Amino acid sequence: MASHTVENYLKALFALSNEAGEVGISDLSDHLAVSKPSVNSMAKALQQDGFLKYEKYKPLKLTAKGKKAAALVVRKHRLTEMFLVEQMGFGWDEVHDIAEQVEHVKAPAFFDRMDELVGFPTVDPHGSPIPDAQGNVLEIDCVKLSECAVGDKVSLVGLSQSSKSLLTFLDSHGIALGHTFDIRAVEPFDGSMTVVHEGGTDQTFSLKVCERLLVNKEA
Amino acid sequence: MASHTVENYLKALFALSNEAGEVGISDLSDHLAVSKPSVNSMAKALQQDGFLKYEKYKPLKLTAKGKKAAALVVRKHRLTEMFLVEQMGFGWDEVHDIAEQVEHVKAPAFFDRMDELVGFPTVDPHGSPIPDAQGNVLEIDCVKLSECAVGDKVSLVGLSQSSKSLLTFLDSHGIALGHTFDIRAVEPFDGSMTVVHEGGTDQTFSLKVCERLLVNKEA
DNA sequence: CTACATTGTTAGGGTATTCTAACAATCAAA
DNA sequence: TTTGATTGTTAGAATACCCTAACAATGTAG
Repeated sequence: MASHTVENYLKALFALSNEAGEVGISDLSDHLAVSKPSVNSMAKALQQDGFLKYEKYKPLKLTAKGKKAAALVVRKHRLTEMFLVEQMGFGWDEVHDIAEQVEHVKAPAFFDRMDELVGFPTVDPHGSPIPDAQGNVLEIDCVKLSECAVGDKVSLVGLSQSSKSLLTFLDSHGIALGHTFDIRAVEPFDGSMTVVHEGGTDQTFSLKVCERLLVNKEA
Repeated sequence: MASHTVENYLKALFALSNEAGEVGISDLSDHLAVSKPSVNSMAKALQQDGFLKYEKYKPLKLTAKGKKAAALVVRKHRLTEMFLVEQMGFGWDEVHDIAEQVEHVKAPAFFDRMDELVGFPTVDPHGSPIPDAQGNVLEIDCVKLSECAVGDKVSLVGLSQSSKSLLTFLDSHGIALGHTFDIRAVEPFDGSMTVVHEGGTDQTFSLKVCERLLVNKEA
């Protein structure tokens, strides 16, 4: 099994991969708060183990093996988050840090039981998809709220780069996954949006917020 | 916080301490499956951190700080075992290995919530006491079954050195914590005991088994 | 197309943890 | 009380990480 450290590298690689599946060393270095030389040497080690392809001065790219291993770490993380919320009563803004620790537990039965107890969920409490036991990730059909237009009726299905502060913001505005929004106006100057939340109150979101909200356009 | 490795050393020190609170380097070495020189150098490091007293050629002895830190690791372990059994439906013979991993999670809220969800237990599924949040350990009043005499009526309150094979043995004989035994006979030759289990069937236990069963003599 | 900023690499070193081989101290038994 | 077994120690080295300083490649903006 991969070490704690390797699991973290894989998870970061997975999260930072662009459409081409490529990740720059500096991106990884920033994301993991580790120096670039450290990332560089770890990259070579991960290549030795067949987790990624490394060529001098080229971006890193996970292999099929690497992608699967990474997805399984993400699976443990998201299953844990789901379990923490559903079975242990934590708030969706509290679970990330705990799951960050628990995800490194090496006991498949532990995660299988969590999965069972929360009813084999397909998304975590933040709307991110939970990879299956084979490491396959289900793509979710959604767009950023910022890409929608006036008149669209949408429902919140997930968050991109959910952070504690974003979650706290949403909580304080009474917003949760599944809620619906009617887009009332888009401010051309700063991209902020005014929407009707759940058919009730009007709310205005900055562009920054709109870029983090993943929504589903309703028919 | 102490590293994964340090936590394991502390836990072992705690478990192996004799009445005088002393532990030999070789004992630790065997218990942790680590060479004696490794234990030796770790002992010096632990002393630096104030977890134990080390003097050349003398047995190791946990300091008050060391005892507390160790007890808190044991607390996490036993709380986890309890949670795995009570909330997640694992058998008492399955939980040790999982708890061995989970105990290293650094998230106090996680263990506090477990504690709450299982109703602030004082003993784990094997009858071992759970240290409190301050690291205090409650002594349990019990004796080994092997120290009891014919005619005694006792109830099972715990196990000493519970191993997977012992737990499987007990399960296969339908024995659980709290069950009562009337001691019918003690074989002088090999120390094996014949008892009446829960007022029903007769069962015979080898001395080896009797030394692992901790019981409470009933009035 | 040169020059600067960004990005990536090498070299060299540090800590935590482990090991084996060889030796020293202690203890118990004859 | 010598001896042999057990127990503990030192020295020296390996691995898995991490770091800083210095340098090289790449790419973009004038």
